[in-house]
Amino acid sequence: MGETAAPEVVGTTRSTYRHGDLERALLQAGLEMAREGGPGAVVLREATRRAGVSANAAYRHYADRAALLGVVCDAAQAALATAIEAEQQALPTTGDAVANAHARFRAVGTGYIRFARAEPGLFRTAFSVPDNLERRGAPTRAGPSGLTPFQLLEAALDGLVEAGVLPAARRPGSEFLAWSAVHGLATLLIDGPLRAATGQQADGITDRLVAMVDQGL
Amino acid sequence: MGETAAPEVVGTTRSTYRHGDLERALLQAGLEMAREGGPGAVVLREATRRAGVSANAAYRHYADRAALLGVVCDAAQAALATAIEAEQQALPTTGDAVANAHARFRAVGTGYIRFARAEPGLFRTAFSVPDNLERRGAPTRAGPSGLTPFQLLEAALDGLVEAGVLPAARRPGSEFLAWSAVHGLATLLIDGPLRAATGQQADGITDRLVAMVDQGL
DNA sequence: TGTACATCAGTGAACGCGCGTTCACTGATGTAC
DNA sequence: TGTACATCAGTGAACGCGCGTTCACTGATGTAC
Repeated sequence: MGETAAPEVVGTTRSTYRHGDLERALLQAGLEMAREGGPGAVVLREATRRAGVSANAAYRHYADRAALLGVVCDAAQAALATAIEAEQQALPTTGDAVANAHARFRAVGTGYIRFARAEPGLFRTAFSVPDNLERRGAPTRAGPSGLTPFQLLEAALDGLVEAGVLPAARRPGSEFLAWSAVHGLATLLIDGPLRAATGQQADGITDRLVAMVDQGL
Repeated sequence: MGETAAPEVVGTTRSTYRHGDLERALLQAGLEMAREGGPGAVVLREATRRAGVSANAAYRHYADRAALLGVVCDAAQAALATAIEAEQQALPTTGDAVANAHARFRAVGTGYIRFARAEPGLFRTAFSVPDNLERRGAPTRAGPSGLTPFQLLEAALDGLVEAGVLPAARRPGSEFLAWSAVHGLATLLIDGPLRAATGQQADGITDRLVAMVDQGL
């Protein structure tokens, strides 16, 4: 009422045109939107709004919407890799090499599904840009250890072979068997009929599924 | 050049306002669009265009876009059920009850994946409307035998128990283990990194996956 | 140390797009008497 | 068998929406001499 129309400068004095690091700010905004609503929610205009910048400023840093979605997708993959690594690091160390190999392998699956449940928007975004495995080793998709989710799976499977648990003859292509099972369950849990499951139920079925793969491979 | 602007009546003399069976025509159009481009391609205006009717005529038969998508989704489920049944009926009959039970179970998986590869748009549409299993027995989702895809899976698992292959204690919840694996592979094959696989490669990995589940359950 | 100039990172306005949906309507059909 | 009237299944025009993207621009920054 008593206020006259004042410019909306609030706190931060906007002394210059320069944003500073708009490229990163847009990626950050895109990541937030993905977290909130999945890949479809990654909207160029909204990203610029969140960065406090005009709608077309994004084009100084990204060719188009697809380009922004691409980097957001990579970042989501990196987050997934981080979750898997965390799951593996929480494992108790045993002297038993065979048990260790099994545990590391299972942790890939449980970490994968834990991430999908904790961050369904990011999870869906991580797989929203189809590629034929070209980016399976892209550094921007890697977690702290430098490995991407796919590489973490490969490493775990190699560990199974080294431990003498998985016959080397069955190793080729086994990535896709394990991946299928775990990815399918993640889908059922976040977008499918298991959406309504409690955390306990989800944990239970996750354990059973991972055991099924571990044994059936 | 020589033509004066004539009404676009071509062949069919439009003698009356009535379409006749617009409800079915819209469902049919929706199904076509789903086949061509998945659930996102099911567009109300386009459906009316294909039915040769004005844009708002759809509202006489469907409350809104979601309502149309719902019936299209059910129809896609029915198509999936049909594919699974076809796979099962192609099975040679053996005297061996155990082998039969295994074969019927595996056929659910291979039929599922065969359908996903043959009709990716319909497949994606079939799972585009999330529900918590409420519609798992809806007659509009059933194939020729009257069973929905989910019911066909249940029946196959029951068969495994009856044949003494699957311990009854492991039967509860096993739907979701099998479903996860098969659904995940379907996803990798149509939208994921296995998109580029040849038919032969896809068949090979499908067989391995189904065997893994059959054994790991 | 100063200056001319290219480049860079923003702005503001506007575009076309196709969509879902609503409005007031109209002519054909079915029904009660 | 005829007639009044309700209902039904369409029409045509318009709405607002939010989006991605392009245009011509401008002021600040960096660089060569």
